[in-house]
Amino acid sequence: MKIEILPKNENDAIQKEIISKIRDYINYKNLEPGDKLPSERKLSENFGVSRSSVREAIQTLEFYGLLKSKPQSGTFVADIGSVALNGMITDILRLEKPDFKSLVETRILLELKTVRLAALRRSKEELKEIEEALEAYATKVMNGEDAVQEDLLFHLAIAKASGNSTINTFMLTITPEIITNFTKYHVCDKNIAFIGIQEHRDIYEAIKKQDPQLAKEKMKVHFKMLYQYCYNIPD
Amino acid sequence: MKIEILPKNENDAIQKEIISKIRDYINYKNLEPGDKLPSERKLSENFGVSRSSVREAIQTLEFYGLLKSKPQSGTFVADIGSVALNGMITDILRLEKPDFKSLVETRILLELKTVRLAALRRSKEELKEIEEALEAYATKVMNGEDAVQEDLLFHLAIAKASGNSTINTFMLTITPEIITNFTKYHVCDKNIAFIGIQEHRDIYEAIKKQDPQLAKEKMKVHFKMLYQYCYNIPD
DNA sequence: TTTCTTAAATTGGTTAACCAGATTGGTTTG
DNA sequence: CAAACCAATCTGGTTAACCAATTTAAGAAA
Repeated sequence: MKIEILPKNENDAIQKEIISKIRDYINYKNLEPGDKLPSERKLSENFGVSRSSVREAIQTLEFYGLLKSKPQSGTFVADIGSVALNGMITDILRLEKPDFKSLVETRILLELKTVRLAALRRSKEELKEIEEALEAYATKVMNGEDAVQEDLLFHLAIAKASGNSTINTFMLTITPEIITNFTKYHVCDKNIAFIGIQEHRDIYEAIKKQDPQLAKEKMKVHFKMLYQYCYNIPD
Repeated sequence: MKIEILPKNENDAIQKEIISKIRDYINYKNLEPGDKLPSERKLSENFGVSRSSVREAIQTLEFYGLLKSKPQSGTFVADIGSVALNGMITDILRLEKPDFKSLVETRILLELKTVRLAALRRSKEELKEIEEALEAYATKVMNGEDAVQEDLLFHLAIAKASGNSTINTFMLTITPEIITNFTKYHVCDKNIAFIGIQEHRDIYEAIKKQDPQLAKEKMKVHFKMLYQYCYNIPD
């Protein structure tokens, strides 16, 4: 059993280097919003790396909204000044994989908001989807099966009903990591899951009644266990 | 002047189709966590698309933590059950570009949290960085220059000091879009910016004093204008 | 000189060939 | 019979060649 050095790290290191070089270039040439970067070919030649590596780096910066590449035209600096561009690229370079505690902390924050918004904004269809997710969860638990997935899908259904696409996206990005860690640390053991059914049901009823305050309260109750777990897990 | 149909949309459509086919395949073959997908070559052949398109789709699913590809080995289903996998892919396929309102709504939510956390957890170095960002902002405003970027960098510095890497990442992803829209809708006009200096300073002092409640209050004051703007912008 | 035309050069995107490492199954060896 | 070995094969990643749309600028026409 060898200790696994993630190969991705090396890749990431290369990409970060390229990103930093792109930043340096933008600074050196004093490029402003809307200005064009050199072609991918020239950049790859300039940096001494493959063109596909340059492409990946550009795609990453495009994801963060800092660059915008147009087919058959070029790659352009976004409508963001050089100050913000520099600051953000620096931040991006320093980004590291989120730890579990921050994930849970963020999830709680987001969900206390989504459940309120869902109570206010949910459509009939969305309410129905939440109910279906609830039933799927309850059924699984009653059969004594593991229901971590159904649990999280219930929460995702609420996020979708919140009508806030940004939060919904964020919830989607953190959920897989949450599920993995929950399974690993056995956060949702079966005895707890039984209590979870009623708690879920309470949340659902509050959303159905369109009572945001009650919904938030019920969600807080539901997260009570999570709080404890979150702060007992080793770093 | 032709109406621009974003080329990315078409690309996205293709990618979404591939993602949906991957989901169907996983369902059809009943793949479970840890199982291996067919090679990229076979998938591309199977789906009748180019291999690079398949790769992009896989990378997207990897970003959401649903797949994991290992070099010289294969692409594997993450440690997530098929139920969650299906639900999440369905959600991902439905994702659309976040609207400005949801961005602002989310930003306010996140920042009211980060400012409290920053007051609790900030190190001396982080406090210093916040101060520097504050001064850069004040200087720009006093010179009568536009300071949207410095404004947001101040807020990002707080996010960094919150010690929550997940929220920090989220703040980074929404900031460029925020800046673009602020510039477009002239949210931060210069007369407002002058008031902003004092508000920023108040927030900074609260963080310095390590008073989370006060910090949150000051941030709320700072967001008061934003609230109004947020709900006056047309859809 | 100005404007329109057009063809060559440049662009990001796509496809195909290639590479090094991991996997696998049959063979050998103890 | 089981473990160790090795080569053929398969893998994701990389590189290079190709494509179509776009841009550019030179040249023709006014």
